[in-house]
Amino acid sequence: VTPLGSHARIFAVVKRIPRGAVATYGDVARIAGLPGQARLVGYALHTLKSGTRVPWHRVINAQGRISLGDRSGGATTQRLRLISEGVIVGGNGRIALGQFRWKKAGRRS
DNA sequence: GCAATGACGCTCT
DNA sequence: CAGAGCGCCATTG
Repeated sequence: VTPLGSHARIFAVVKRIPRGAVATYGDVARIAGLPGQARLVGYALHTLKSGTRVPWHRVINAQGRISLGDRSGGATTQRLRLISEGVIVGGNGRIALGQFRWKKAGRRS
């Protein structure tokens, strides 16, 4: 329906994540219309290019953990940003998904 | 155009 | 709980 690539759709979903909430790759993929393509979400975020203001730091894996590698401190940045939003990250870098997991507001548009 | 790379999720043992 | 294997696709050089 949209000439946009799969990545564009993923970004659109990520952008919809409200502040103080987090979503898992699988959830984002599902909401984006790519069920089972959790990997695509990861790939999409990896290719994320500058200029695209996307709260990618709100996207985490199903384990409630940050998958990113701290290659450029990305993982650290994400953790700090989440905490800065009010998301509580366990000492192990674990996040209480049951408490912060983004719930699709769903419901007409 | 080809080949290589890359932020996952789930199930089973 | 820990480890391993399988399936999926788009972007970049």
